[in-house]
Amino acid sequence: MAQYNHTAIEKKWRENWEKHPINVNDGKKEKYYCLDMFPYPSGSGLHVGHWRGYVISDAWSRYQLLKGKYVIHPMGWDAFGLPAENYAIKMGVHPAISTAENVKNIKRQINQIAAIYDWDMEVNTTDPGFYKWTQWIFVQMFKKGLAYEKEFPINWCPSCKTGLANEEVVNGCCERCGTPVTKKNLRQWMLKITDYAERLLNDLDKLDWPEKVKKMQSEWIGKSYGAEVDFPVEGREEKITVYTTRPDTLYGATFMVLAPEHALAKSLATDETREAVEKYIFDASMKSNVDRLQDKEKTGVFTGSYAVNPLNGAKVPIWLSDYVLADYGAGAIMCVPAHDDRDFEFAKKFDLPIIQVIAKDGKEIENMTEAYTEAAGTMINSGEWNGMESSVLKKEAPAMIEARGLGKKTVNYKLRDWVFSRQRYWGEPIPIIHCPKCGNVPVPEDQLPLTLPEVEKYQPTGTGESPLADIDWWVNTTCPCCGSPAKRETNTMPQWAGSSWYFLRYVDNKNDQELVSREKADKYLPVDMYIGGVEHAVLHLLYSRFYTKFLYDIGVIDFDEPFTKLFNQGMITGKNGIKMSKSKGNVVSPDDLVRDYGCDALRLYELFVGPPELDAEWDDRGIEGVARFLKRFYSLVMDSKDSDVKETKEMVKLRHKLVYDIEQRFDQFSLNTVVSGFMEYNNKLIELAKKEGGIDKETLKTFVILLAPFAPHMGEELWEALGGTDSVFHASWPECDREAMKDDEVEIPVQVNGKTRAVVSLPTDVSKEAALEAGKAAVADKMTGTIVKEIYVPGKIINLVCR
RNA sequence: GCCGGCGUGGCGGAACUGGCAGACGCACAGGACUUAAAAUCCUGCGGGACUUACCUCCCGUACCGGUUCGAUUCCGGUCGCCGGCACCA
Repeated sequence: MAQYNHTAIEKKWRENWEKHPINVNDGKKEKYYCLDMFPYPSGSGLHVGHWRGYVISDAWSRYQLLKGKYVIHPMGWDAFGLPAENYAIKMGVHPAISTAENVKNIKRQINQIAAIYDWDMEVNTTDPGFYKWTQWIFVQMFKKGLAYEKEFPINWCPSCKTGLANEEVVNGCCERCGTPVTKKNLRQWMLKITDYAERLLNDLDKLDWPEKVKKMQSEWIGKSYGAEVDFPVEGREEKITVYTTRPDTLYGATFMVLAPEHALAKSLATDETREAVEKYIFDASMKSNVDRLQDKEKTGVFTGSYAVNPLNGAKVPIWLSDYVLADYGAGAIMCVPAHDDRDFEFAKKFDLPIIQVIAKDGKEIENMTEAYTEAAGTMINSGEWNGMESSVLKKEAPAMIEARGLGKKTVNYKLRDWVFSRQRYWGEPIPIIHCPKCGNVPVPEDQLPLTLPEVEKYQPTGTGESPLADIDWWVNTTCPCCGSPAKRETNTMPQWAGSSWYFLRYVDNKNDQELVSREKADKYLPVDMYIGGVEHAVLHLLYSRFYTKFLYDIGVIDFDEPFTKLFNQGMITGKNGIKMSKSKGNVVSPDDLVRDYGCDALRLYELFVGPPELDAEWDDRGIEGVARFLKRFYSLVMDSKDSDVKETKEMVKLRHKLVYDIEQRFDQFSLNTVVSGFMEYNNKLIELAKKEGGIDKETLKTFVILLAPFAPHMGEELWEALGGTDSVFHASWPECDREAMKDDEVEIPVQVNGKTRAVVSLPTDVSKEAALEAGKAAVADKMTGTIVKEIYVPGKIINLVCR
């Protein structure tokens, strides 16, 4: 029996691949760009969960390689940003140093996977040669008016001591550290992603992405159709504009609510209400996001003023309440308690009138206990609209209102502009100079990169200023326009800045003239397959789409979606589905497993552990199974290779079935069943080998090629043993002959009244009559009564219905 | 609260467009080899009933109901778990 020594074999082939790279661009092959979401170089290294994504993408890449493509499969480092900086602070070292160390360590670990990463393409977001272009993009956005300054209360993480984008706030808490987010009034750099809302929404249609992610993005963008309606304020010149998606219910508007931050809020107070109104506005301003979310009970205050319903002239009281958001729509709403849950609750609490304007089940409801929120039913109590169908009116009302000069048809988005500056050290400096005469002036492009200065103290200040603000020599500069003394912008960019475009840079990572040459971009981009966790569904993936569209608009690239296909792999967890983390002490390191079982075994197990898109609980013991399979397959090939067994009909059939099954499962990305398929066929071949004294070479070679993307060292070793002179990855993917895999006979279950009573073996091309005949004979003694119906599905089933 | 996904042996999971439920593997049990152990190989492994036996029957894919010759698969309802959004008017 041949002994499988994984250590020696894996070492041998790694060295061989160093000398003879297997993924070579000859300029003729079709390209395939298979990308992993690049990691941030964490200090704790890789665990088996990180491996999974990389193994999935590598198996897929190698499959493409065997299909004759030139595979772009690069790797790099998302090394700027909070995680890297927080780690450095914890360890008391400069982030540049810890980042470099961590990159080195993780690279060593990644190399254990034996993926076909092309390290010549490596990028690192903290490399000045890289972030020169991150800054360059910002300057282009500034020139187009897409990057602008604004002071307003933004989300602030008191623990990370920096402002955050909306996308980084999860349930009112910081996405990174979980600390409840507060509001802080700060001058900010913003990116006008809202200009792209419509395209970001529409183009989702052309993406081959998981529906879940598309839906999350579409809901994040949050497009809605409705109308802005102007309500005149009684006794004043001003009008208050509200946004509503239900203009059909306008006759039912019995009061209005403004956000406490609304520009008119204070001035609407009367002498009697002033004290209460000001107190309410003040209290609201002190509430954090979390408070505001948790206070389910509605609060509010009457301003003392009234507005006029523009449609029927009714006098409606104006209230303030924090359930109305200042930064969405008009920051003010008309309230129709009969047809909106929140308005209903508010009206009940403050005893405001409720007027039903849509008949529910054809009736007006007596003693309403809850709002009727569906736009279905006939309009009532609605003047000239009475008798119309609500669902129709809902669509037509905006235009009708606009025609009468009472407002206008409008579309709204939940998406907000992107808060882009961070009050932290470890990021790309924003390349802007504040000149007292010229205003904001971008750093001239020939002076990029604007390098991040070395500092002693890089800890966040918490004051709303970046640590860079303390460095006088760096802050004080001259205006590139007029030469006057000027000051540099001291905020830095968020972690997402580099990751929003890094995938473009891999294919031209040494170009110091352009972000990417148009020629290479046209040839190698966009990304065909993008693999990573689902946690970036509305962060990185939305930002990247925005950047790509912008770069398309300014002519840098000729495509406007970065990732044609997206695959989200599931997470590997510890026991009981608990996320692996150092603090929980449940981290499984791949290092020992590689040492004991080999890289190939761990690769196979990572895939075998469950469907790639689902989370899986790690259980070390399971790796024994795949290790046994590798040993058995190794022995089968080694024992058979010199036996000179001629192929039998059975072997040929099995071979073609093998190719068919594996390929089909591979194409469906059902990688766990590909592995079980290997085991299944290996078992079959072992049985057959016992009978025939071995297996023919052609079948073994076919199996080896199919296995190679999963277990590349084993693939090479056995390919060589079977007489291959070149790498197995230069062999071509086997073809399946459907005719050759056909059986002469099929086993067909025979059911009586839907219950299987016998199985008959029939020729594949048997006639219906003959099949039924055989079926009846097989179950003759089990039938009671007479046959009333006979069902025959060729190749599948015979069912005889008796009564 | 709203939206989406999922509920299959002791465990991870399989079952392509409705067609023999439990592939493949783990764990476990028994056996062979061995002085012994490990490794390896063989056998069994959803539950129940029956039986002097390896045959047969019944139940079984969260629960209730429906469609169908036939349902893990389709439809309606209930329960449970997970994920997303969360006062967006």
